[in-house]
Amino acid sequence: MPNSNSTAAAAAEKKVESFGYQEGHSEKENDELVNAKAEMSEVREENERLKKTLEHMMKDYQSLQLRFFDILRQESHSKKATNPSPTMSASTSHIEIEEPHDQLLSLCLGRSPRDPKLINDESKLVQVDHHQELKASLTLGLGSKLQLPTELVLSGPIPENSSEEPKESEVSPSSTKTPKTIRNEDDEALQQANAAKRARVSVRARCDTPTMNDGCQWRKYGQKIAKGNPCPRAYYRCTVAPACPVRKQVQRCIEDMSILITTYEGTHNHPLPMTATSMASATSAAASMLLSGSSTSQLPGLGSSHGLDFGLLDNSRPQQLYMPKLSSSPLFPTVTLDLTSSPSSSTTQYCTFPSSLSFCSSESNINLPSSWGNGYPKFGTLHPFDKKNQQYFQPNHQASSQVSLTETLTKAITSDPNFKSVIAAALSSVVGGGAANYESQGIGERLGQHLTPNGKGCASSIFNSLSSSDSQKENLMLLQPPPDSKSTTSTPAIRDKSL
DNA sequence: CGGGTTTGACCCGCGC
DNA sequence: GCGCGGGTCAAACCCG
Repeated sequence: MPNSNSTAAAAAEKKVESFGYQEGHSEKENDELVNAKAEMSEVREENERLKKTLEHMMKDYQSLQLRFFDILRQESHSKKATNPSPTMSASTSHIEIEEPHDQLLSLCLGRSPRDPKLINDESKLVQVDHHQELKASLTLGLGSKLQLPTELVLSGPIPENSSEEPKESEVSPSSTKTPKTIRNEDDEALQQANAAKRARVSVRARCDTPTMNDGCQWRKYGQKIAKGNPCPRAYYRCTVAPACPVRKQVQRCIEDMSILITTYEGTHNHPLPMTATSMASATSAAASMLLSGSSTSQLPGLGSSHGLDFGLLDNSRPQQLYMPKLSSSPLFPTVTLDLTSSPSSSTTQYCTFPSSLSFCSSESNINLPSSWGNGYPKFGTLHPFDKKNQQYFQPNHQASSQVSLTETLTKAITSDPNFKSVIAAALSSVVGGGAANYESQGIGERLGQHLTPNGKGCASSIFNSLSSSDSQKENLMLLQPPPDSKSTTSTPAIRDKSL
């Protein structure tokens, strides 16, 4: 940092100067002195530049913080103004199949929980104390060392068999193969660490294609009908690198078949295509938010105490969507990035965990942009819920929604310095680790390749849009906009059986 | 023929 | 111990 830099520079200069006053120094020494002084001045200039940059960043941060508070004030005012409207009954019929022990944290993007019933006593309380809450969360996100998931922090040139890489700990049951007799407290710690590593990020998004195109290349290795959801859950493995431990599960939401729930687990151990870094960063950031909470012993009840509750969603609302049981163990926290919004609000207003991260925007009617999907004409024939789905597959509907979704998400995130900061922290932790991390994590990869040959998918463009948004550039400058976000896929025939 | 998908079998953890 | 359910494996199959 500049200060230490300057002191070091001053000390060095002093040393040089005192050296210069020695008697009988040769001309050679004189040259060295001159060179050293020149270097000193360069260092000082650099130091000044860094100071200015730092000041600039601080100013930006403060202005963003102020802006954020303003928006929150407006939010709470508008909620007070639009108070009780008695229309929530539609959603009361929703099945609630919830894993109360699962660490499920909802990041609700692009949704507007306007419905007053969304605000229960708890969240009202939170709202009343909004500023302190938010200050706390900001402190968590920026001031303190955000505890990033080990998959981010421990990146480095991940050897395939490295202990922190999920290759072993993540999916394979090797940890369970460990003889129980040698389990001790260390193992407990290990388990907790594994839990952190196994944090999952679930992305809910409207998507009419079998999978979201997140920029990565996936190979399907299994499919199962999970209990409670007639839609098969598909299992995918990342095939960008042969030993990549990342997996994802894809399943349609039973409540709204147009919603695709994609759950990511693990960390890529290879450079990612540009289109994938956006999604990966967003999900990593979300995971880091969750884990930053869990790491502070909040696991059993990620309440607002960990500073992530924005109080914009009802947390105890009885009507909740079915959330697939993605992990049988409560040790594996799941963050849900909800990129859906609902024309029929009942399907999207959910929050399955006492703590919700809600980045709601005022624009509520958002669907996936058409670029997320490539059209999936056969989808309507796949499920008995066809009629329900058809409304989402109107081309016009999709096309018209693209802009609003992008805008909404951009707004939602840019108006939330905490989210930005977490993403920034996640990125900096990855990139700041040096070239090795860069290599292993693939952040900053400038490929712009579109490695989804099967093209089934719909989605990275939204994250690309986010990353290319002006206001995001400061913190997301590593997420360069894709060369052509519309060319991410080329959809081949989609098989009838897929999802 | 190579790579991806399908699908039944298998393994493992968990709850009873 | 047993059954259930989630996750994975791998042989068979499909497709370009």
